[in-house]
Amino acid sequence: MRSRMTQPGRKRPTMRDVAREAGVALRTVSRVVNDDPTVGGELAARVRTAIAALEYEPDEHARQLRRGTSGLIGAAMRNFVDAHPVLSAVDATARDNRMTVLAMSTEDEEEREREAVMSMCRRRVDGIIIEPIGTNHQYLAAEMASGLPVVAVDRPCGGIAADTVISDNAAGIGMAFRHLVLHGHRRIAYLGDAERIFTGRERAAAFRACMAANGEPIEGLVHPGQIDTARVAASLAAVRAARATALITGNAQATVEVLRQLGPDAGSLALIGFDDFPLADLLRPGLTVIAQDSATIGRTAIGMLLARMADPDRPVQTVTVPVELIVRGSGELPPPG
Amino acid sequence: MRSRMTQPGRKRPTMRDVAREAGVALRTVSRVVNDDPTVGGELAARVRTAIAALEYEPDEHARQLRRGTSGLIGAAMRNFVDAHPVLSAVDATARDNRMTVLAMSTEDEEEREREAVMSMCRRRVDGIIIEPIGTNHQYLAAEMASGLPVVAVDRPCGGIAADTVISDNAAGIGMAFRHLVLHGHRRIAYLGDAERIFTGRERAAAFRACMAANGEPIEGLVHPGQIDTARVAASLAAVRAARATALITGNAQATVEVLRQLGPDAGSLALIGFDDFPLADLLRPGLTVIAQDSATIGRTAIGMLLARMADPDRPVQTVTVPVELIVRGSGELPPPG
DNA sequence: ATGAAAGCGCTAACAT
DNA sequence: ATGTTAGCGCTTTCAT
Repeated sequence: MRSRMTQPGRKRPTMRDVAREAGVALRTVSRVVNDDPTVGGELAARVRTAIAALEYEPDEHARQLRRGTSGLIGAAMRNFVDAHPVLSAVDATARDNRMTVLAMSTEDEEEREREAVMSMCRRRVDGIIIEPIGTNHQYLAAEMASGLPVVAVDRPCGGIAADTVISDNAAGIGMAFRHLVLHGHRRIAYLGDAERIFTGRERAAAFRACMAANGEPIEGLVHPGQIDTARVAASLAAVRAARATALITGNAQATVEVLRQLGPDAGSLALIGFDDFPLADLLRPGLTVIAQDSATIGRTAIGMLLARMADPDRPVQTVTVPVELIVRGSGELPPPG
Repeated sequence: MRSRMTQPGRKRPTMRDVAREAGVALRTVSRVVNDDPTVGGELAARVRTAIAALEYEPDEHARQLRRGTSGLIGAAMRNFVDAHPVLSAVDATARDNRMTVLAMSTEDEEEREREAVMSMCRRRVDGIIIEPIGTNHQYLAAEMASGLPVVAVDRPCGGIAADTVISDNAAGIGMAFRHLVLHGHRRIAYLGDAERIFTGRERAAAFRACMAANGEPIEGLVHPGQIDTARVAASLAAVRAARATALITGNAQATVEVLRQLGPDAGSLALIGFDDFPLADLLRPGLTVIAQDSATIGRTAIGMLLARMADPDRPVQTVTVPVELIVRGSGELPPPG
């Protein structure tokens, strides 16, 4: 058995090379690589020695081509920073199941989502977790018909029946609303995403329902729409004009923009933000939030994916994950006076 | 030309199916898929119609197997949140070059790094960007000898000669130090990572150099070591005991831990943190930082990777990227009295 | 328990 | 300009 040293420009060894080095058939090497127990002890050892000597690494592409399965899970998320807690949980479970996560960022653009998903399909991922943009995901229908499991996270896909994991948006808004009422507020405003976006719609609707249910409903304080400096400034002005004493923001982006515009006046308005984020506890006052349970969302999503791989005919489900109110100060400010 | 509708359980169409549907040879379909200009207009149209009708997507694994190149760039980063700005830049450039980034998190563990890198190698990535853990990366030697381009980011690899992109740590510490001196501080402390970590070592050394160069050297105020609650508490106590009026923190983790422990006393000590992070501007006082230029780091890293792919024999380089002082308030607090 | 041969879906080399 | 053939590196029948 000649041992070959690492040397510049050398070709990558194949299974064939290992077989030759060990003096066995190709099939035997394949068996050893795949931990097939039917291979004899002595031969197995010889093969393993050859693998180590040549520093052989099996080619996953060849393997996938033959097996028809890639061991890859695609994750098309809107952006990596916000998706990180979810992706962490997905990755952990994937690793436990000897799968690799191929994560791509869609940057909130429908076209990028489509590109990302299609490139995943060309890589023959075994399943896709998607945080959907837009409302039409028909383009996935063909892949799903071919057996691709798809799980939607945070919002549902449009036009196709896919498993879905979402947070309990209505409960979150309800908790925030009641918390503020409990702390004496009677004029409460909401500032969130445009209602064409699923979460924006759900949260705004939940807020309206809270107002209607709250004996003395308060009109004119729901401000859904695109989150940008100008619109938030206008909304804040309206909030002041209506003499609202508390504000619920519909997502982290809105919360941050509001904090930035309030500046040193941050303490003048009770504030509860939907979505927790790092350092929210270091602000003064600390930011009270409705936190999504990202770890559970991620675990549930990949769990549903694995379940559908195991049984493609199981019924399509939507799972709602509870949210949590985290008290840090900004939501407990009393109304002035 | 019979058109096939999407139907449950149907097999995924291959290039062969497209060829049959279009009534052409396999090779012609391959040519069309790869935009080979030598294919006739009428045939090309027929092929494209067949592709659309069958909803055919080429198999990247088969393609890679044949071509010997995967179009994949591996990125093994310590964690996704901190690496996000770098990864964004890498991804953008990769997309421009029709490549896909396969990002994996190493969670600061040497073993996970090795696993991640090896799984990338099995997927035959065309190059690897790595934020190295530990000091021994010999295990990459064989792959590099086989022609795998490797670029280290943030710190150098150990035991192998790889292209490297790092921030100008010494300049950053120098800027922070001089900024504090300029604002009247004479007793300045440093609290950072353990010196067995490259950046911890570089930054602590730079701080010592600053002290030595600053006429009136101050001893006992360099506190490198692991960042945890107990050690930071002890360091802060020592800082107070030494009557230091200003503190430089060596990374974001240290900065956040210090802020958390200072709590409402945050304004009692001038503070400059190495590494910027989101919401640093919303703290009170705003946090003055030394910001790394992540976009440039990412672009440089993948640029070096592409350059080495094009010319494997180019000399190995280390590029140092400038850092920037961002003034927000905490670093401009005067010494008390 | 081990081996020989076929073939996964594609592209490169070589006809025509 | 288009088609035929071979083979990338592996796993899977099917022998032995």
